[in-house]
Amino acid sequence: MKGVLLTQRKFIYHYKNVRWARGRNETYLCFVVKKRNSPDSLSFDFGHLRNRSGCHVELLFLSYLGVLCPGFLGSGVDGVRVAYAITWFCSWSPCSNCAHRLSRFMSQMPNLRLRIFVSRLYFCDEEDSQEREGLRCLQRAGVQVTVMTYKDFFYCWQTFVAQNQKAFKAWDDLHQNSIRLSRKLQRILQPSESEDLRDGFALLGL
DNA sequence: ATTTTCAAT
Repeated sequence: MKGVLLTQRKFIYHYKNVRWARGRNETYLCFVVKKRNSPDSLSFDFGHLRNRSGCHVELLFLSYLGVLCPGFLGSGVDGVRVAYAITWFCSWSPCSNCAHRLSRFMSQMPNLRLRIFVSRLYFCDEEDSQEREGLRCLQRAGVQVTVMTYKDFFYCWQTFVAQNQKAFKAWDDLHQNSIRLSRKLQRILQPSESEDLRDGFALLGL
């Protein structure tokens, strides 16, 4: 799983942020794990994972965390807790169950920072979908969730794909789709105007 | 206009 680069074809197919992602019945997760042992010592690890049948890729990643982050669960050398920063790029945003599991996990791990970039939003069309609530739960747990933009696809191409010096070429509508999905995610994560008003009234004691 | 989704055949 580690050190193996994605093929160009697979990356493009699975990370394409098209509106109707027919046939993407798999999810890929490209990760970078940054480990800070001390203020002036840093190490990296990176790679990608794909979901297995019956196990979503996020939970698969959690199960590998002990391998990727030695000493993660315990304390580091000298009893000082090592700080980790994980960034991952997922072709789909997490399902409700994974989001809640991740949130709970993160709330127990103060030495871990997680940033999630997603290409497409998974089952977020319904206003009251569980997936939307799951994303808000992640946000409350301090996880940064962001829709991938051109620079993120570019970075992934450079980092996780066997690109053989071939430059990343954006597909049609990459930018427009990214903007549309970013706005959608913002609407999901931002408290609604009426909630703002309610909070405002509550503050004023009204 | 409508289309999909960490499958199930």
